[in-house]
Amino acid sequence: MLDNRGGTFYKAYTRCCINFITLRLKRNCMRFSRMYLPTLKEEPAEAEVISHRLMLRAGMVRRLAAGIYSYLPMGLMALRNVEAIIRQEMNRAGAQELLLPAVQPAELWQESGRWDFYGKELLRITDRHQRNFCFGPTHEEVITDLVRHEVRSYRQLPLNLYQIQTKFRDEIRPRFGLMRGREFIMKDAYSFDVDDAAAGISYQGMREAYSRIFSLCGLDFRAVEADSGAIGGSFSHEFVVLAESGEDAVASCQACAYAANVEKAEGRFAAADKCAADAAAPAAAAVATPDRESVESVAAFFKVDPGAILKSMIFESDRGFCLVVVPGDREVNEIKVKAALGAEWLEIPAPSRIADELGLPVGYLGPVDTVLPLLVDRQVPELEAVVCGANRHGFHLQGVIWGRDFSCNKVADLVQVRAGDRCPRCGGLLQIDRGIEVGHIFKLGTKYSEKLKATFLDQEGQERPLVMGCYGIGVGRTVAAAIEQHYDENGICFPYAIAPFKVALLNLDLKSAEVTAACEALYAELEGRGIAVLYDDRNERPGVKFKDADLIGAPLRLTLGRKSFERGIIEARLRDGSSNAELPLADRAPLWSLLAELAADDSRIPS
RNA sequence: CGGGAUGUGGCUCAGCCCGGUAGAGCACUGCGUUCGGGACGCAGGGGUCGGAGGUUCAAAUCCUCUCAUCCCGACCA
Repeated sequence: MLDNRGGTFYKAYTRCCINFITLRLKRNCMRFSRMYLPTLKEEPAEAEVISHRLMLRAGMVRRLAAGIYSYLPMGLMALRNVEAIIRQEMNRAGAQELLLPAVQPAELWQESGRWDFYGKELLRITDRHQRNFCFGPTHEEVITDLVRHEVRSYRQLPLNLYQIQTKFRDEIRPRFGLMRGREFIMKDAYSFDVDDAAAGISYQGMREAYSRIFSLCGLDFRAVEADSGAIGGSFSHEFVVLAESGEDAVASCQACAYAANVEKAEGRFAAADKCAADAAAPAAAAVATPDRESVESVAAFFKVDPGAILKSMIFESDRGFCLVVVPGDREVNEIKVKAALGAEWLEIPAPSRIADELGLPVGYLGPVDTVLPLLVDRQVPELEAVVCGANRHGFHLQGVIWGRDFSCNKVADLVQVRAGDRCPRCGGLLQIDRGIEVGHIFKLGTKYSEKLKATFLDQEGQERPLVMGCYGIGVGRTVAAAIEQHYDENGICFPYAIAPFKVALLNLDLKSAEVTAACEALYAELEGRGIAVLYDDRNERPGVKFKDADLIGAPLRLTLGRKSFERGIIEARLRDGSSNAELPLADRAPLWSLLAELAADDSRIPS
């Protein structure tokens, strides 16, 4: 039979293969009547952010447990589209795809030191032999382990490996649907280089690839400087999609290119011409201020600006207790405090603990004659004759002067920037926007390669640790972010590139053989051109079809009913409402050029 | 983990205060009418009221415990 190349078996087999391939090509075309696409007319009660609501209503996802979601066909299609863009751009940038295990042995995490450090977010699992494993929240350990066994020489570098895979982080509070799930799909890439300079080139390459990826996804985003958090490392950028519902806040300069997460952002601080403490100034005096525990109420009491009050807060870290002092009109930035202390963890102890263990009254804390180590914001020494708590219940000190009444050699930038602060680069005005972090790139350095002994021999035969970088993209979050940025009161308005269906074809008159035949013909042609189309052939009233078409957000809606058929036209309406044209039924050319325009318009990459 | 709330047909919710027959709308099935922006009529199917315990002649309703989910704060793609 194997030799029967020209025979009937072979022909049948060939036809079978061709059918299979054709079916594969058509996988993104569907009849609505056959598709598992459970749309919801009513608002699901559990969802509060737009993307979550719309993804539930549009039949893209369903919740299985807190922070754990099933992707239905529509949702998966959107996800695959984002993945395709990611793959294309990662491969273009020279990265290679692989797939690492989701479940990882505890030993590796103990070796890197993160088994204890990562905390409760690490979902730990025990197998039948009582061996410890975890469900991977990230893959630095695994990739480093893989590479250390294979990479021996500088000749094998640079190397950039990535995967698209399910992660699990046991978030304290999962919320917002796919925006902060516990189980989520992430593209993570890891680069390995010979030295810091080469690692910088890898980092830059990823930065460019990320910009292309998010541009291709049709997103309005910013690449901003960021804190590197638990992953560690020296340098990092976040890619933030601007959206009202975002959990992150980004400070950006209105005059130059500076942009940073507010956790990281610095305001320029002009060291004013500070006059030395005036010895003649009256001594600080204690004033009874009963029930004045907030900065606002104290400011009102003394009839001064909140900026002339010192806000004093006790923090506890692995370095012990510490009193942090900032101007009263400022918020403390805990990330900066943590960095200034060089602490591993940081928290605000409960007022009861402060009272019991330190004997101090919250609401009346101050830096004068305190027993606690001080940490002072750099703006504090510039203030004169300020008010602060007297460390005595019901009393504040007035006329307190830096350098005379208290001082401290630990002075640092500790406050959160706010709109109107000055840019640290150019002095321009900073503005604050909310956004969703969809990508994050880190320069890791040798943190993991040293711990896991991933080394190579350089040109001089010296053994050196690999210099690493790591680069993540939340794939599901990117889909959600795209929806947050592209919707209206009727539903999703997908950017063309990630739209599960590019075209929604509505047959408004199933009973008419001619209309149906025209729709079927058009459907087949769109299919033949590889355009993802959802053909609404359901026996439903027109209103239902319009509502569903709007909800699922196909960029182009083609409508054919009896009236339009008799006039020889198809109605072509863009989902974003920007155009509503009548195309001739007899001539397809205008339709093809419209579709080509849509596709091209959306794939622009800003230089 | 702290603070707040909610669990009642598939979905959205009423009923709970003041204990006594489990309800509405949507969805689903059948028939008929309708048919360019989520139609209408008639007839149906579907619920151990999150779970356990208690009080009571009697519990969706009151009490205790428990589980789950959601919202506000500390983590992160």
